[in-house]
Amino acid sequence: MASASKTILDIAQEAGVSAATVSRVLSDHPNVSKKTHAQVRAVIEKYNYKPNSIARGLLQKSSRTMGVILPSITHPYYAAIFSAAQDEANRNDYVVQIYRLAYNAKITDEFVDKLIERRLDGVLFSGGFVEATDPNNLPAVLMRLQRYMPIVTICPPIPGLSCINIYTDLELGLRKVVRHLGALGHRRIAFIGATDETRSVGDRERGFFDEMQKLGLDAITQPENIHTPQMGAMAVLRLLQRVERREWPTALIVINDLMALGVLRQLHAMGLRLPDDMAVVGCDNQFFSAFTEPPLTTLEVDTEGHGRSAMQLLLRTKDAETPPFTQVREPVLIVRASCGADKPRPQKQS
Amino acid sequence: MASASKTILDIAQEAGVSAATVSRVLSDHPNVSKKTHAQVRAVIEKYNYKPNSIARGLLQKSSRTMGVILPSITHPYYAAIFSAAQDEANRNDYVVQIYRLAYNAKITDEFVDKLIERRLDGVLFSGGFVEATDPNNLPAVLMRLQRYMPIVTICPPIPGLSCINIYTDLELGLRKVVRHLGALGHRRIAFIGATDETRSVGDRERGFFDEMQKLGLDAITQPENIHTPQMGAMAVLRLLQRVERREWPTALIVINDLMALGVLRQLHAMGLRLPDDMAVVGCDNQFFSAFTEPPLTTLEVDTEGHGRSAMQLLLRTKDAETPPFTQVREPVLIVRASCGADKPRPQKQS
DNA sequence: GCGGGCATTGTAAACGTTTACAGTCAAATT
DNA sequence: AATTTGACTGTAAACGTTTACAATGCCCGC
Repeated sequence: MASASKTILDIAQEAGVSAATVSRVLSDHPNVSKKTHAQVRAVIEKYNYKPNSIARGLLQKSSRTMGVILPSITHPYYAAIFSAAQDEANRNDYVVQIYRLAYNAKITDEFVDKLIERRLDGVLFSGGFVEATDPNNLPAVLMRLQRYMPIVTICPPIPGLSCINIYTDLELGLRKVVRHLGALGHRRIAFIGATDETRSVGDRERGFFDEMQKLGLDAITQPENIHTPQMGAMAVLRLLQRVERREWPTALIVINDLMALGVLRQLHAMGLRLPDDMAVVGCDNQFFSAFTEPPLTTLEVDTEGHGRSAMQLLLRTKDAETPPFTQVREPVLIVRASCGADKPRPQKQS
Repeated sequence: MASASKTILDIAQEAGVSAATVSRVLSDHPNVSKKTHAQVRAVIEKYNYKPNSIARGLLQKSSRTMGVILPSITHPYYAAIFSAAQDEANRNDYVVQIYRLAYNAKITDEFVDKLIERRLDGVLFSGGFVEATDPNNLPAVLMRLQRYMPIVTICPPIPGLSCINIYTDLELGLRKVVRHLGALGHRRIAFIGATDETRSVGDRERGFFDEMQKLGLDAITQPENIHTPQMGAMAVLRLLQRVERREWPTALIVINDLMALGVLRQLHAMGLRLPDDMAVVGCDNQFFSAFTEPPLTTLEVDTEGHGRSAMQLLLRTKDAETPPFTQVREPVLIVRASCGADKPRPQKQS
């Protein structure tokens, strides 16, 4: 099957020149005569010769490959980041490898060893991490990795790790949501969050509680530990079973749209009318969020933008050492029908 | 930043042995004395030396890397395939690179050139392709690629390309759906399909029309050319505007769940009650399909299974030349509420 | 004491490129 | 006519490993 490829020497021989000349033809080096160029090109075309990028990488100390570490590529949030990052990399003739850091899996030294062995040109990290006390010690592991290659992160700054990072301020985002719901007249609002004590979860909780307190509203929470629609359904069921009916919240904020999907389903199953009996707001604005029933009000996070910018910056570190910095973006509240502010306007049929 | 890594020679020197001995220690070669082993290991640990996999790859003519060609990683269908394939590869110490063949983009010779240059150990292909007349000539391009590395495909057999392939028979799937809807009493059924003349679309159309004819039912179609929820919404709107109200279908089959998402939304927006006014069936059983309103009846395609098996087979070609074969799987009809066969049973609140 | 066998280690070639440097040759300059 | 120039091309080292083969030294049986 895999026919032994021609090497640059084979080509050189057949064209009656040295390997160096073939190499020069390949890279369009100026110092090669028209005649030789044509002659060598002909042989290259004849055998459809492609230089071995592994050999080239060895010499140039670059694999033209970037690594991307994230918890899951099937999660639409990370898929969007990855996809944009990949496009940007490909545009620059780089290739991207995913390293999956399974949710809650320990990031071990062996894990980063793999990246180091592969001699990647850089790494983009996105995912949750636990402050300070992190038993997996993500910061330490990434710090070690950084001694070998540049890192750009798409998440709040990781303490101790000095690198470029880009993220969206979801503490601010949650404040926006709370203010919006408060303005709509909701007094009792629940937050369906997560049990993991990651920074990104903590940010959202803080935004929620702070702003609730500021507005003098009644906060309830129901954390769950896995971010799936199933868990969203479970969480809201637990919440509404736990709380007396007359003390039910009138609005739910769900930590991400994936869980919100399950929340909506469960509320429907319980026979509640949305958004009148219960308003729901999500977070992330996934591709499906405009198509839920009712369409989901949510916070938009520009995942594609994050992925693209992060990869651009990572590629740039190749040429010039860029000093570390943090870029914070502001989430936008996308108002749809599920919060009750925007009555759905059915498209008329003719 | 990237500190120059130690080489095997540095280690050898410090341990007072030759590079060959270090190499033997690394690969746990039997012929090395306990004493030397310990001594060399110590130096390796001391500097946390990791062999350069690029240099190794050059010699062993293997990058321990597999390529995966697919249209889009943000599409949950392909994300699931990819994720499973990746897990399987990682388990075998392989790494995976995605090559995105943008939807409807021409697969060009330059595209496969990139794969060849990278000297991948194999390629897994999944995506649509157009029979015979394909202007992009996917078959020809893949045939060329196959001269350089083994290929496994997750799609119906590509004419002219002799390789291992795994797919789910959606012609059979559509027959199942039609029979199911027929049994529920539907006489007039519409198929919301796709305009692209790919084999996988064609299969579904054939299954639909054949079975409709066999049952003597009334077939309507509305093809659209991009597989998004937006297009699903658009398609159903066009369909219902085009057809006289009294000739409306009572059931819709949508070519995939992504489009079905938009279909459901549009039907709700038009004020129809589902499934009573209109039954809906999708295809693919995506992660969100159990959480739509009403939950979506659909055909299950074991994407994870496809991805895992395909990668296993690809890895195996390394050891032993496996003769080409085709493995066809049978889709399972998942009956949920959207087709009206299974009345939703709301979970009771206490 | 000597050859054979064995365990261990070293030597050197090989993998397929790129590139600094040196060389060649013809044309241009003096 | 000798020298300089410049365009072009070849030589060889280098990148960091692995591995076939050779070499060493030791123990054993004779």
